[in-house]
This record gives sequence, structure tokens and C-alpha cells, in this order.
Amino acid sequence: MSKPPTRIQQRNRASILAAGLDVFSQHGFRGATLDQIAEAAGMSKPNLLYYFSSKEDVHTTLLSGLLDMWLAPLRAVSDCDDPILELLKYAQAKLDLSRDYPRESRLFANEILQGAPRLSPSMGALKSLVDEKAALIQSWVDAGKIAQTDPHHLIFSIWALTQHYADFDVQVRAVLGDADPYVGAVTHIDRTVRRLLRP
Amino acid sequence: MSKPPTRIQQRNRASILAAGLDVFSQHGFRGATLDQIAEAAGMSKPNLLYYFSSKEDVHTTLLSGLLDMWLAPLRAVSDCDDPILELLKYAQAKLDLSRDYPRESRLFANEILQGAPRLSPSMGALKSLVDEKAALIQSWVDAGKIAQTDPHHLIFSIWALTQHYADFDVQVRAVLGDADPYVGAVTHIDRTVRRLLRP
DNA sequence: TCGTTATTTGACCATTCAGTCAAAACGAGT
DNA sequence: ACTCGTTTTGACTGAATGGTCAAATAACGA
Repeated sequence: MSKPPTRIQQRNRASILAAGLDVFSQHGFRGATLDQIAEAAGMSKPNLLYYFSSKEDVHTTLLSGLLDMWLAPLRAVSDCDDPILELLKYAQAKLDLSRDYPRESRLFANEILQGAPRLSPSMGALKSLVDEKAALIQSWVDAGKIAQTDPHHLIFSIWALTQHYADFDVQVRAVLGDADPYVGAVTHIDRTVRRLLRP
Repeated sequence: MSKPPTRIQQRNRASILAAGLDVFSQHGFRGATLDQIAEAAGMSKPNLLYYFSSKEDVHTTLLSGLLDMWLAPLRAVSDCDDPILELLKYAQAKLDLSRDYPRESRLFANEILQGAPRLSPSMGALKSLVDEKAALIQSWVDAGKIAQTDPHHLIFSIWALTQHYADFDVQVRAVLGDADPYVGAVTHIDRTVRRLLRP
């Protein structure tokens, strides 16, 4: 039935998704227009709709494709001798995502902020993953390897602390002036996580 | 020139702003429609436009009116014998705002996320306030009253940790299930701030 | 009650925007 | 050069939406 996509199809779908990421992350779903996306992708609107069936199609394709990347660092958290280092690594990986992929972060933030209408299918999987890692963290607490803490809220903290720098970028930069936010953020988050977990 | 507003004017402007807060915080500026807001306010669209000159007028009126409330807890931070308690109080006050005024939090988050196009005038004042309080915190660090920390990033941390519960409410609830997020959040944030600041 | 002012609204306009369609342009194999 | 499937687009449609306006209705003081 479905033929393998040609080179042109791959290239065009990719540039549409890149353009969509740009526009959706900047204006949100309702604020973005197909003309904007088509223009940013270097093609006409009907041509865009030849590759994606609708505006929503572009959006959901982006979201589902990005969720994996976004959760990869959490998936990588696993049992080991030095849990503090493991969670430190997680926090830094998450901060790296904020620095290197701020548009992706804002795309998610926009979606969650509006009640995640197009993301609810994935919420179940998200809960499973978080619950699993929370159990692992709890086992570290029980073994006395890290300080007493609520694992779920610990994960929320890491999300909040790191994503803040991508999602509230303009505010952070307005306050800091010319300084690069991430220089200070790296050491601050390092210290925060260490202090929070040291038994 | 400008007459004092009648009782009807006060009531109607107030209900328009209440409706606008509801709709804007849920759908963002572009996603919200005047018909929605008018309906939520219990009046016709032309009538709404009798009290506010435009959609943008409603939005900016909301934003500027809310900024004061939002920054009040930070303004209240002042020098004292026990800086840790002072900052603890600040963090809890901010968390209370997230719990009691989540729509206001999301309204701001929406605005910042899109680059704060309608909020840039206030950014200068924001920086002044933060710089002032950061200097105060730095003096506490220098006096050895709290642990070494970057004051600006400390403030960002408190913002991030507390606002996360309002802005990402659906995600938090999807992960936690039925549990009330704020029950765990209060003690978690208390512990986090204490551990972060203890010399 | 009457006249004046404040309030409310139905009808309307112009623009924007998602999505359609038929036809044109292109490309690869023969 | 011809054919057939793929890609591209100009022109269009219908619905949504911000905003206007003149006329209707309510409030209120004299």
C-alpha cells in the first residue's frame, strides 16, 4: 500500500517540520498560521498541505516526534553505585536540552500550558515512566544513599529548574542583562541538586 | 475631563477582566476570541468593546494589574535576623500564589513564552527589583548567614519551582494521579530551600 | 413625566485563515 | 520525444474573527 517516501518527500517533510517548530514554538498552535509555516519552509501553502493533511497534523507529528528526545535523559536514569552522580547527570542533560533545544521546550510548554489537548494520549506513558523512576529513587532513599525526599517532586524540581531557562528565556535575559544565563545555571543547578540529595 | 466611573462601569469592567483572565489564561492571546470573553462576561461583543477599546486593551489591562500582585512577595523580602526564614517565607508565599491564582500564573507564562511582546515595558522595573533583592541576598552570603549561592539564579529557582505547579498543572496532575500536588509541594520546597541555604 | 446621558445590541464590514481543486510543471523511465 | 506518476501552485471558498455603527433601550436627574 504505502510506498517508501522519495528523497523529495523526506526533504520537504523535514523542512516543514523544522519550520513548524520555529513558528509553533514562537506563537503557539492557534497563533501560528499555515502561511507562516509554508513561507518559513520555502514553499506554498497548498504544497505544504500536500505533505501534511492539516495544521494539526504538522503539530502532532512534531509533538510525538519530540517527546522521545525530551524524555530520553529520564529513561537513561538507572540504578548504580552513585545515585547522586546519576541524578546530577540527569539534571545536567536536561539543562543541556534547554540550552540546545529551547524551541522544543517552548513547544511543549505551550502545549501543557493550554491543558495538553493534543498530548493527552502520551500522558499515560509519561506517568508510567515517572512512576518507574520514582520507585528507583525511593529505593535509593530507603537504602540511605540519598537524603529523604519525595521522588515525584524531586523529578518535578529538576524539570522546573532546567526548563525555566528555555521557557522563560526572555525574562531570564531581561534580568541578567548581557551575561549568558547558562554559565551560572550549570553551577547553580549542580549545587542545588548536590545539596538536596546529600544524605 | 474624565468623569468618575459609575457603578455599572465598575461592575462591567470587573466582569470583563475576570472573563478575560479565564479565557486568555486558557487559550493565550491569539487563541482567545472576543466572543468567548464577552460570553463569559455575560454580555455582547459590542458591549464589551464599549468598555475596552480592543482585545489588546483587555489583555494589557490584565497584565499590568496583575504584575503588582505577582511581585509583591519579592518586594516584601527585606533584611532581617534570619534570612533563611525570610526566603522560606518568600518561597511559600510564591507557592501560595500558584495554588490560589493559577490562571494569573498561566497568563504570565503564556506572555513570557511568546517573548513578552506586551510586557517589555515592565521588564526594566522587573530587573531593578530583582537586582535590588539580589544585592540583599548577596550581603547575606557575604555575612555568612546563608550558604554560597548566586542570588539571581536562586531567585530563578524559587520562581521555577513554585510556578511549575500552576503552569504545568495538567502534567503534574497526570503524573501524580489523584493526590493533591500542593500537599507534597509545600514540604518539598521547604526542604529544598532549607538545604540550599543552610551555611 | 420628560429630556438627557449612559448602556446595549443586531446587523454589518474587512480581514485573516484553514483547507480545496484543477491545472500546470516536473521528472524518471522508455 | 512520449508517457505517466509526482510535485507545485494560482485562484478560490467558507468560516471565524476583530472591530464599527446607527439605532434601540435603560437610568437618572429635574
